Amino acid sequence: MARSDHRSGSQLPVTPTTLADVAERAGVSRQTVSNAVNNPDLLRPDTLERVRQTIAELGYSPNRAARNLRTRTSSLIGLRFTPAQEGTANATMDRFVHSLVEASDEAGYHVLLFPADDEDPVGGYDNLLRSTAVDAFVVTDTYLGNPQAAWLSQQRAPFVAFGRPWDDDVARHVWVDVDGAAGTRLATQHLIDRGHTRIAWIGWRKDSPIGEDRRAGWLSTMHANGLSTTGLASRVEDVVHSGAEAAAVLLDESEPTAFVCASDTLAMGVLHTLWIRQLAPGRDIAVVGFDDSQVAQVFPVGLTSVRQPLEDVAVEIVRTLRALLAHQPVEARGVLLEPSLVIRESS
Amino acid sequence: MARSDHRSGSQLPVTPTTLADVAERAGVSRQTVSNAVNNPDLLRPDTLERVRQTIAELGYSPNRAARNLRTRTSSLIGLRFTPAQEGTANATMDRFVHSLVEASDEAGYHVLLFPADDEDPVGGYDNLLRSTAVDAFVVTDTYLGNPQAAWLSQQRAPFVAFGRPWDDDVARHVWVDVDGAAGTRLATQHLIDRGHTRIAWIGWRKDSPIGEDRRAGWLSTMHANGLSTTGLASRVEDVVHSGAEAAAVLLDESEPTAFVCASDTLAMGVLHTLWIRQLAPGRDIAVVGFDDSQVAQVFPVGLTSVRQPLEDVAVEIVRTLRALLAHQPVEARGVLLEPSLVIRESS
DNA sequence: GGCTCCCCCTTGATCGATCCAACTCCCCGC
DNA sequence: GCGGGGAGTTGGATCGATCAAGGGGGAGCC
Repeated sequence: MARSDHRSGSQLPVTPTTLADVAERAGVSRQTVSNAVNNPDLLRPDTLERVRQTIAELGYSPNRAARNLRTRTSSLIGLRFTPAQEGTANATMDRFVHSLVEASDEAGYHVLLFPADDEDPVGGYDNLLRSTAVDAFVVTDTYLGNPQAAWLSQQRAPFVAFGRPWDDDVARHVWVDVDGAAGTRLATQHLIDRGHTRIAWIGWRKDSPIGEDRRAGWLSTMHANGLSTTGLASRVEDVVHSGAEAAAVLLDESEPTAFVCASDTLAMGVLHTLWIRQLAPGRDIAVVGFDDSQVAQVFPVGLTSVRQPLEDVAVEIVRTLRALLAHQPVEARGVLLEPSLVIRESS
Repeated sequence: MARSDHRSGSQLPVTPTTLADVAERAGVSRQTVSNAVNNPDLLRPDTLERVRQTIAELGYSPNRAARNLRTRTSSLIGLRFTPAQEGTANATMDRFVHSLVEASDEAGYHVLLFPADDEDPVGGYDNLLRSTAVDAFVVTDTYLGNPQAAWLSQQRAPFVAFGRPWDDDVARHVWVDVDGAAGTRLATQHLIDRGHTRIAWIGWRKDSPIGEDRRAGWLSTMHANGLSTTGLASRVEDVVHSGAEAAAVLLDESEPTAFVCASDTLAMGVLHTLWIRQLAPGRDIAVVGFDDSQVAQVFPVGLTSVRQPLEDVAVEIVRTLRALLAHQPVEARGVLLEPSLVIRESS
């Protein structure tokens, strides 16, 4: 095969092959080569074949910078990369980024990472935007009061958010999100189906809309099944220690037989308390976490957990992004995807 | 401040500001504006000030594509992004990528992610290279027989590897790595200092040079302290289940009081076995893992673990990359960094 | 034969930056 | 008064692709 020929055999030429080189060698004009790459339909089959052969022989690949300059696009999607927080079990970013890279690649895009600047929340965005370094952004942290989405909207910069605009009803941007309430609904119903009636909730503090959303799933499912929730809920910080404390208090005061948690981190706390009290997770007390983190997966007693469909989220985001960039009307302003429940030994 | 003026106030102009716009408005030539940005020393102070003012007023930022085309650089570093393997506790990539993004940013580079193509291990590299989309690569998985490093070397493509070239003595490329043996040496010595003498090793199969390196640290430290290692080592696959089995066998046959593991995943297996046997980690039996994963951090009984200095690795890689791209002689062909030991309740 | 039409391909201009060589001041020395 | 020189500035050429018109030649028709 010609393609692998030049690749395995020789090293890269000092000056990369250009479109003009291919044109000369194939005995056609530059534009024809360009068309062979971008609009093959315009060429006669035999010409197309000849040009393609030459392209393969020379190992030609269009110069990105030149193309970008002319077409005013970069085929790059900007993503502000924030690492997983140490000491928590949340590894959503890692999985999401990978899914995004895959989905983008299939659409002909690459992902450009830039760091968060604590002092200037829109600094990174601003630079990339004004230097036309990226075509669009994916914004991941749309927590309450986050200025990025509003700022980007105002700049008329194309972007899609992973996460609903909780605070702002007038927010006019496009988003994709996972239905957290549906996730906890799955979890709660699963526990009810297993015969539990006293199912406790351990979630985040009230100022987290994501946390309240997840809590609502638990609450509504309990009520829909005619079960009481009195004294069965607590809201704490998202650290293992707090989860453990909350579990201890709930066990003492309300005697639940199962726990639904807003995160795997909190679920770990519950498991800790069970351990100390010599209670077996899954047999004595059921526990369900949220995010299907590595911790849930490798924990000696596998932790049942709600798993976000991050692959689908990425695909949906890229799909929306393409429509946005093609100036096609975006049908839905927001897309909500359903999570699933990964059942393991802890429930 | 002028800069924030245009940013908060108005939206992005339909056509971005160009260098020519700035030149006209400031009453100087294009070259002078270019110099103001790239070689401020060449300008007279008053001219420089005037141009800078105009740049700020118009919110000008050089067009990336045009600059890339002319200078034949992209200020991008390519990184093949492979996600953390599901079912293991390894989250090295996440932390490393973040560190790399930070370090690159400080050097004026951005990180471009591209996916792994299973069928063509060098496919992604080849495309980016020939389309001059990136200036250099960071290669992360230099496991035995990985063709990427060799291929990139042959193409004379600038790259730095995170990981030593284990197999190939003639490999002439530049690398940065973490001294795994030093890590397990730390772990083993720590256990010896705590009074343990029968310290077992659970590592990977023999075909992993990284695993053998880590094993060597344990072995040499044991011998250096006059301790026997007979019957105290086992090599298994890197999954929780295998770690648990190995621990069970070792406990039955050799009665160790401590375990050093090649990964947090295996350490989880050990903890599992301890749990089943009602043995308390840290009090009855000590356990040390490797990688300081989230699992080690949030596990109810905090897992003592060897932590790789990924921030330093990233800084070192970027430093080397810059030298490489500036065609400066690279002093050392390889740099080996020391890990540290994070001590928790399990030891 | 001459004309139009259409398909296929070619030519020149362009994107916005930097490189290069030249050019203008202005000061200095002889 | 004139040549030399350096700092500061200028205009034109260039990177390599795509855009927008501009041919050329064969088929089809009168």
